[in-house]
Amino acid sequence: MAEYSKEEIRRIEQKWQEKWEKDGVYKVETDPSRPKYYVLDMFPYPSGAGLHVGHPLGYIASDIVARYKRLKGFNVLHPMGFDAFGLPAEQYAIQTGQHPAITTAKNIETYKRQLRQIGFSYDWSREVQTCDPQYYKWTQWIFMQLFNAWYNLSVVDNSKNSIVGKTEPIQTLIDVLEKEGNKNVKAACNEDTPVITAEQWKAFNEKEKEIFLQHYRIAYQSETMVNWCAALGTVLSNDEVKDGVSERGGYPVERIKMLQWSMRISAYAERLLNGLDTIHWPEPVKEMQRNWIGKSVGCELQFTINNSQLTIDVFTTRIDTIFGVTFMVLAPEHELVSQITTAEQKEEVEKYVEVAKNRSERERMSEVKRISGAFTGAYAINPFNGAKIPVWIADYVLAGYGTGAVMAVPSSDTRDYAFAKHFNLPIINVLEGPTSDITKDNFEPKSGSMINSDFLNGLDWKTAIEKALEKVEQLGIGQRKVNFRMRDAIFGRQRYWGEPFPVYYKDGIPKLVEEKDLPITLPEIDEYKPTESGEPPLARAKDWGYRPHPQPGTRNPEPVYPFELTTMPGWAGSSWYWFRYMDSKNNSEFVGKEAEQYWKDVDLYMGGSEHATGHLLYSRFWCKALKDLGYVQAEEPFKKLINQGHIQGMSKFVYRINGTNKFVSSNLKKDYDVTALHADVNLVDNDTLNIEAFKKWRPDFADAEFILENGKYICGSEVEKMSKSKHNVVNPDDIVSNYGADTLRLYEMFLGPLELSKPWNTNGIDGVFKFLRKFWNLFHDAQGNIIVSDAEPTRDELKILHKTLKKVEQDINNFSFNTTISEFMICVNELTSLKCNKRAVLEPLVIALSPYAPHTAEELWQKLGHAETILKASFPQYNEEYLKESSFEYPISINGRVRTKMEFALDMPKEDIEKTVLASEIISKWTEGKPPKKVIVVPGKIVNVVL
RNA sequence: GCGGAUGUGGCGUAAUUGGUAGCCGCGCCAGACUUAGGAUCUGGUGCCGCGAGGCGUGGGGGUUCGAGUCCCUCCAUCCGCACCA
Repeated sequence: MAEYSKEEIRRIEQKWQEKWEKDGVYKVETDPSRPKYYVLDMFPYPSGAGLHVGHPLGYIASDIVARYKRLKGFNVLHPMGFDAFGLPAEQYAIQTGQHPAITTAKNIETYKRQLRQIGFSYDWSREVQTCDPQYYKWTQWIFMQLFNAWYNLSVVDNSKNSIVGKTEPIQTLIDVLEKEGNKNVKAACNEDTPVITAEQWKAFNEKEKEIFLQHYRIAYQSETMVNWCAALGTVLSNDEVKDGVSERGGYPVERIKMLQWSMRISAYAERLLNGLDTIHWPEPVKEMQRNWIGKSVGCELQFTINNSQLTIDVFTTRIDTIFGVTFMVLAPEHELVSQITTAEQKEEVEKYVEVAKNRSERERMSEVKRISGAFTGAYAINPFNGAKIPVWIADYVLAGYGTGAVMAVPSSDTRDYAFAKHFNLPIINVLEGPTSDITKDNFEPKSGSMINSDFLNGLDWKTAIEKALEKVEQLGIGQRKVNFRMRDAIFGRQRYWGEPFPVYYKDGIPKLVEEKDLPITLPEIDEYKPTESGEPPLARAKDWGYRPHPQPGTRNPEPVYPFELTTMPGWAGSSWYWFRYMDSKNNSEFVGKEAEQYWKDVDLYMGGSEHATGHLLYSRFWCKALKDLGYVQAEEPFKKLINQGHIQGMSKFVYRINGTNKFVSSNLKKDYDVTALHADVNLVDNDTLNIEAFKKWRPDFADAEFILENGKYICGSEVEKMSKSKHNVVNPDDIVSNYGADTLRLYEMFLGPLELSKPWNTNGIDGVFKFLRKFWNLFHDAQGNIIVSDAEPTRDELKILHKTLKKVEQDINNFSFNTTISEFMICVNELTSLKCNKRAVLEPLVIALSPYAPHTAEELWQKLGHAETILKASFPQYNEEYLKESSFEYPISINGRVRTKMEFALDMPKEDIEKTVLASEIISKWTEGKPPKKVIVVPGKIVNVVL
């Protein structure tokens, strides 16, 4: 007996999972004789809650592609691993004292067990975990390369004929400094980099040299603004701060400057932008990255302060509106503020700066409508017309963007306009046209022609910008400038559970450890909290320091120096992991040359869109840096990206009558005063509460009473995030034990388009389960014996087969998995009604279905008499020959409304079709004998009679 | 405020280039079988109407012989964001 029963499914799935693992069928090696295909899922963070039903959505889709590509003859790399450093484990460690490595390892075990039983084709022998010293050894190594690198902008990309620059070893910069100083160096560097001569360079001591080089290094230290929470002794991210206090605990948060490691991602801005045009990513993700990079082309120019030597630099994209400048605004943090403020305004300005300083950017953003500012008392001179304009400070101008100062043109910028209105400042119109009036709803800032603008009058904005730019350069008061809004990325955390830096301090100078000393492993500490004095947790480590190897020729051992105490941020380990999978066991390189040459980049990357500007940008950055330094060949790491949607939870509610332990069914609740409580979704079937299970669920419900409708208790529902606290988590384990992994896989794909977000609802799962059983039954008689015939298939059967194969192949190439399942269902329905059990039809179908339902397919494959795994089969090629039709049933419509259908040969001339249609009884009923105005015949599509 | 997306039966959804709206599945209705079950099988199922027929893809308008699909406009929901000069 072999019914497709719960027991049989469990037996089949376990049997094959064990066999696949034993035989190592998913192990993959470089094989230059075959084309490669690299399918990657985004690195999961192993949370303590385990997998819920939403997680596998993307994994199933990518696994289907991986299996399909194998059947198409590709050598497929499909690995899995864990992004295992992270705050939740650290938070848990702080609370319980349990080492984060232990909880992390436990969580990973849970994840792996859950993943295994869904039947993914991962090559687990390549698994990586970012918290494994054998892995983070190479994260540290890459950091060292980036520390030892700078970005040379004088390297021209010949293929694009543009300056994009290149990452180079820092030594090439040092060589230039030795020879001629930095006067000719074109590099991505800090704004405040001084110009020095070779002599000055040579005269620098070791510390001065290092400080100077930090202006250029890709990994460098800088003072950055952070949210410092003294009570917690740590730095908080923007979303850990709410209303100026810490979200956890509600302690005050201050914005202070702190010396931190940063990554000079801004050097790559242009390449990160251009590269987007070369990769197949969802347009919204590309757009988000473009916005994040935020390239704007404009002009930087100087305004002098009246009666002073001081000048203020401003950046503007609308130099054409220069004659409309009526005031100037500096960021409250701007360094000139204290110098230009007059005595009368001092008090007001200082008060304003004090308030503005501690307002986070997020706060400033959420209060767009609140206009605030203060007058400094100083005036600047418009270099174009000598006009004296007041200088204000306001927090709508950000210190971190451009120069931290704007020339305000209230007639063409809505924020400047609002500011001018609020403080009664003058407004000069410089553009005239139907949509050029800022006070009107249809205001379009780039419209109309220039007025009140001297030599620019009459021009459109574009021409005026060009003309004004020429003037600026001619006057020598500024230059064209491309500005990026992307800032360098902070690379560090004041935390324990992350990669230690391979950095120690000698006389306050950061120095790299030697490569042979890697990895620098995390030391054991007594508690995972910051120290009393506010130092990071690593300061608690005892006897933790670095003793450099003695220089050749010296005898005395070096003393022990202190290590860097911060750790790397969450994105360090995930910014290069796809390379490690190519060669995860390599002890001498982060990826071996041969493996890297073969696998090169990721062909399909599957993951959520929440990583659009974080992980996906950093990964592209590191990939480019590693390429420039000659370690890898890919300019872009991920050729094709797909964002799977999010599965939300469907929360279920029961309604307790206040002050009682009585629950009223959803549709009757309006007559009572009730409180809605979350009921566990696993106690609810199709909105009907399982009352007995509910009573057992929690002791306080044990003697609950119920007011029913039609004998049932109906729950209310609401879409919410899937989370433990809302009791709406559906665990894939439960689905697997009820229906099997194959049904779960099929159902997740059947739910709808992969990219769409939707609430999980198990209700429809019977449909795909029945489909699998019907498919199974095609191979079996009523007693469960396999019966497959070797008879020749009929033309109808072949048509069904090839129609299905064609659709399956088309859909998978469009990543449209839901429609594939529908097509399989149609196919099985048709074959069932034909009672087809012919090998020639069923065998190709088993192969085609195997990426979706691998266990069932493998079992049937074996029953069909194959000794070798179905993974080694070839995907059956459909034959167009069987799909040809000789006739078509035309819908016949009158004025676009279908009235009847008529069958005609596909090669029948239009005129004949028209004649036959008009002669037909049904149509003449509508035409009432009158000749139609027009008859449209589209061969193979439709006939439309226009009356 | 800016940017992105989405709106189709009771529900999840489907619909090459504009060419039969609602495939497939759930649910529901009716029937068959039966060791009475939340099993299986068969048929039906967008809405209104007895019917002929009419109405229908968030609302309104447009282009077209023909619009879910193209254009304009409005509305709703969801997601992202760093007031970017």
